[in-house]
Amino acid sequence: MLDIKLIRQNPDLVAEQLQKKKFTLNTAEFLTLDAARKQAEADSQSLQAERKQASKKIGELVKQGTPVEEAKKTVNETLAKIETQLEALKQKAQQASDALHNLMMEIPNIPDDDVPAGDDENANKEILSWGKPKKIDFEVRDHVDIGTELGGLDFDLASKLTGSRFAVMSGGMARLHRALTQFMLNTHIVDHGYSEIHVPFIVNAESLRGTGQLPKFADDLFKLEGEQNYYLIPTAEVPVTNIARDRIFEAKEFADGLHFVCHTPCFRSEAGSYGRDTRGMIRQHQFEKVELVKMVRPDQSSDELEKLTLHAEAILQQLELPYRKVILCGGDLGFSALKTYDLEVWLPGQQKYREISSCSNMGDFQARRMMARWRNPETNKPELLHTINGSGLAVGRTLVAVLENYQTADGRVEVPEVLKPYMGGISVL
RNA sequence: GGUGGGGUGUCUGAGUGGCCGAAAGAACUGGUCUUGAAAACCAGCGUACGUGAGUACCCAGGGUUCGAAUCCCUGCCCCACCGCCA
Repeated sequence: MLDIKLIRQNPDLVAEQLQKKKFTLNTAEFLTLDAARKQAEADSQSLQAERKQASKKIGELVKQGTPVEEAKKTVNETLAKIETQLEALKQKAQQASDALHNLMMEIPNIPDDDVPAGDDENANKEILSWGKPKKIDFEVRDHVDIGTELGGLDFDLASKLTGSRFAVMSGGMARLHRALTQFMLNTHIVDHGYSEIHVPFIVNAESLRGTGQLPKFADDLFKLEGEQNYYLIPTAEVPVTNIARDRIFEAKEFADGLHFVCHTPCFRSEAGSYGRDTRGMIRQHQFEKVELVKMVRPDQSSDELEKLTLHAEAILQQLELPYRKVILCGGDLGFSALKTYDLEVWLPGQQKYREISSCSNMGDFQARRMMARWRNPETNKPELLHTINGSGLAVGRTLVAVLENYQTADGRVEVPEVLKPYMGGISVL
């Protein structure tokens, strides 16, 4: 959520900045709504003030021994007015305030100054290219062919068990998948200093509102049946970031911010992506991810995003997977993000770089929705903190990258050096 | 699932219809004292909206009342015990 004062004071500037994100802010609607809210609240409040005074007067008289009914008579006029008007005024004020809040909840974050202009992913700007795609002097297979021929990757079976966009892994393949997870977790915990955390994979609507998935993107989520408004998490970002919801961290515990690494499955409905990536495990309803989440002081978030992105890159580098780092343009930037770096890994099977990590600084956007604060020692006041998150990395897609980049002429797959300690002596699948 | 007890400010915790935005303590901030620190003492110390007067907020939502942190209803959560189950 944006700071309402900011819109109030500079509606045109905010609208212009949001345009970079392809979002059109109806400033006239906003200002009208805000003015209506203010008027309605003022009316309702002055009447409430009258009521309070009248009640006080009754209280005093009663204490002096006047019978209640008689005391009420002295403020008859006020009581009558309250009776006829207050309820309606209160409702009007509530409706106006709700309408404004709903509007605020659907306004995306303002992009950072660094963010390049552009409509879609084609305008994203490459800022780094690491490693070179290996020359493969035999017929290149994609991960589906590799995994199916080798065994261990079965999409037909998954389709029987559930439906499309799922996979069954078995044997060495399943182990390689697990090895990747363990390697990522250990690297972030030991080398990068993150705290490991394990969280629920099911969250309530409030958590999803906090991070920005609701109310606008309900279609992307799997909602559970039942009386509770429960959802499967689309990313660990949701439960982990919401740790800070409705909290005020003391300056001491917050000096270096909070850094979490969390491994979870992620569930996405992929509504609206019917034709895309139907082959293989690039786009699944269920996938695993090792997520990095930071809650930091506002003055540190910019640096911390850089560091977090480097931590994600370190995984690709240690796996010796060629990748490029791009900064997303305004039109491709997510709803809650101020600035996002995508890491795209080279996939020989597609002869393309594909997204494997997305690292974003949300600024105070999520914190304002969550009321996540820290006590600034300089002001001694609770102030909004900043949230940052990034994949380090998407495990399923990393498996795809390993299979395709480490394939051999005879249809097998070499185990990357750094994963060998996790593979119990297996060096080739 | 059953029974009982609870949810109050950053934290602990008092408050059972008007004197309560709310005692007290802790923490925090400033000051006095001290070579410095600790201790002690003094003062300050919630949030949102509103130019302001003011209004709202004591888990959430309803209700009773002229008036609700306080009474009633519903829900959620926590604690204890019992039952059931991994």
